[in-house]
Amino acid sequence: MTGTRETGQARHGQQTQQARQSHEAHQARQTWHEELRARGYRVTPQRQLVLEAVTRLGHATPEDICAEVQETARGVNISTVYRTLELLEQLGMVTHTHLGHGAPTYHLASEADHVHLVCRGCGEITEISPDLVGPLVTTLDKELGFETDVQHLTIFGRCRTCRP
Amino acid sequence: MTGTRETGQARHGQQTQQARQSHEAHQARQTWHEELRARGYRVTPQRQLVLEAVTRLGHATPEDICAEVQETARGVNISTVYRTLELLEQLGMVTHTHLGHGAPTYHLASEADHVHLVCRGCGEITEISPDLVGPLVTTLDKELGFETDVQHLTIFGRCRTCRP
DNA sequence: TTGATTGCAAAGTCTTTGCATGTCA
DNA sequence: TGACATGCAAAGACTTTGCAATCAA
Repeated sequence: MTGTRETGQARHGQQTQQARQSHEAHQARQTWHEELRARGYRVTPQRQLVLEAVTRLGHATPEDICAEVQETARGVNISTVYRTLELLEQLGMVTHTHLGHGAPTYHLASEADHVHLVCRGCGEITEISPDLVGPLVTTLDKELGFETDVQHLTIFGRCRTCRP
Repeated sequence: MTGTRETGQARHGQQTQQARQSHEAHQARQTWHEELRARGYRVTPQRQLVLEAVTRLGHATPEDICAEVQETARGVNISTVYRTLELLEQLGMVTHTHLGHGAPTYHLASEADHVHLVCRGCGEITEISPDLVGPLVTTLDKELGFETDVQHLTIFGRCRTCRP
């Protein structure tokens, strides 16, 4: 998903990087606006704010997102945040994982290409390359015909500093 | 933990299997009763009922356990179930994992030596040998110094039947 | 205009907590 | 007996839902 956004712009060699990036951002916005409309949904300021917050925050709970949005502009109701996240997830724009006990955290699907490591000691969250679990995925596939949802995979344990 | 329970009884060759099993069960009970007392906790009927329910049910949510206990005998309050599970987990007798979205499921620590595979399609839960994730555990350890909590690992995805 | 969306408040789930009463050791 | 446990009910966290008002298209 990210890939699509990056390529195709390479020819604008003359533009400053900044201008190009802003242009790309514009393009990206256009894309999902149309995506929404195409499916009969509407583009609303709330939806934009939520998506921006998810983009900015990285790993964020609905609560976090709500708080972030409050600061940036007029607030968005928590229930709207939930509804929007559900919609965005359904559209494949964001995904969620369960990192602590209860609160799910959301992040952009386009940046979700990683596995989460959660330390039981300090609570630190590390993102690792999906390549590290590649062999496991292959094994599960061959042995059991099981297709692993790598994006949603979270591994609990203890980091170097916290392990006994 | 299970190991201790099994060995040491082998000499009673004369007993019927049934008698031996009952004896072993008795021993096991003794063991954790003492374990509790040694740490200053008390052995109560509620705690026994909860532990028995976990043993019988395998993967069970606090709610499941509560329901199971209601049937078997006089009920145990849901809050006692929560408190007991917390205690038993602290003692290392049970562990929990997050299989669906929210509800944690508990099972005996002595039987927890497996990894959970959860199918997004049919919801089926498969237990696989921890050996399958052995390489991954080794990799995480060597590359990042991360000690994986295998017992708590749950892998989401799609089983052979449900995959596209 | 008009149907999708939002905000608000109420209700729902799951879990924890305070406290008086009960009970194991 | 006395400290630990339980039951009960209330409170808390997190999420969903109903509905009237609002707003994008």
